[in-house]
Amino acid sequence: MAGQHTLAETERQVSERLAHMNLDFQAMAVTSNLFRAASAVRNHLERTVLAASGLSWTAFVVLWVTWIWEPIETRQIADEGGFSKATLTGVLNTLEGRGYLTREKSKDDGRLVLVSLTDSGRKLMDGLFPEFNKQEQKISGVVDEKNQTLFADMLRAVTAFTEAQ
Amino acid sequence: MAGQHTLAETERQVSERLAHMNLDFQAMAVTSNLFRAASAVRNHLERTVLAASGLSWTAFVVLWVTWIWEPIETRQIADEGGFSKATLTGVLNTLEGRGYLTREKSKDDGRLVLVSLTDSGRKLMDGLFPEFNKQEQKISGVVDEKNQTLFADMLRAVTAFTEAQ
DNA sequence: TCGAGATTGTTCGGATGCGAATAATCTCAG
DNA sequence: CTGAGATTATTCGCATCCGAACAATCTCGA
Repeated sequence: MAGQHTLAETERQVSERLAHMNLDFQAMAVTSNLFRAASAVRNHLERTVLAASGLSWTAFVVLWVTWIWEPIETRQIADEGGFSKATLTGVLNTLEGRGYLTREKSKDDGRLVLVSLTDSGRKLMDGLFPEFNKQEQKISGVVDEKNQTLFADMLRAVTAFTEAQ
Repeated sequence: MAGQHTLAETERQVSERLAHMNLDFQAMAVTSNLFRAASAVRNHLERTVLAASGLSWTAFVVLWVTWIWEPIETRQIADEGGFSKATLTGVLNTLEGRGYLTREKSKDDGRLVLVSLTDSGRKLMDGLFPEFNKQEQKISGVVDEKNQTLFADMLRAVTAFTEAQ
């Protein structure tokens, strides 16, 4: 995954090719490193934690959100997970087929579908999440303990601002 | 996209449901906010900048990397972009079909394929990227100017560590 | 009460996205 | 020179992914 070029080489080449364009390179560095970091962490967690259970990233997120909030409306899962309703329908089909969760029509509102984990799904998350969190801990440990709160706060601010746009 | 629950509500619910598990909640906050931020920014940029040109996120990344490094080997595009060679083949087919880039066998090594932008592709990026960068600037502006370097450095550190694992 | 408009989950078509298998090409020890 | 092993892009099968269209359901003003 580590690029053929070092980060320094890449940023030099970028500023060379785009020097005439009067761009904000600081801002470019922030967002491009945001995506690199998220992608690297996601790939790493998929490989080290999720692959053994045959779970995709999205499938794991769906299970996690359901684990925390069950019973939960599907629209909220999509909202919390950050993907579309159409995507969710497919993933729910997969996970329901494997017996990790169940769908049930809401009695209060016939349009809504409520999702809950099965015992099998809960057992999966009970075993999986502590391991997942161990990896999160190792990764977050790269940032000084005293800076971790600031780091999370900056990420939260980016999210809040962007979603408000 | 803004969750039905506030961030505070979500984190309270999480700590309530998982209180008995002895987890590192600080680390959880860091990674979960990393994904939320990346996802929110990506969705926003897709909607505000890319949608008008009918480009997916990945297609844009491929064009951008090629723009910076052309002529570039396909393996390097996949590396820089953070996706698999299999994925890249499909996206290259799409972009080549639309006339934004060309593939060419390397003369030095028959296994390699070199990618370059067409005039049409270069014109597209010349028009698109300044607008893209304007949005990056607005988003990065959420973080104090003096903290932006620290922010980018922390993200770089996370990437470097994770890719080395 | 009732119907136009809003909301929700699904379906549909098309474009990613990936691991594994494959064919083409290169490398390099013997 | 040569052939076993390494490297590369593509193909294949399948699981996401999304926007748009859709049917079912709810809301709420007239």
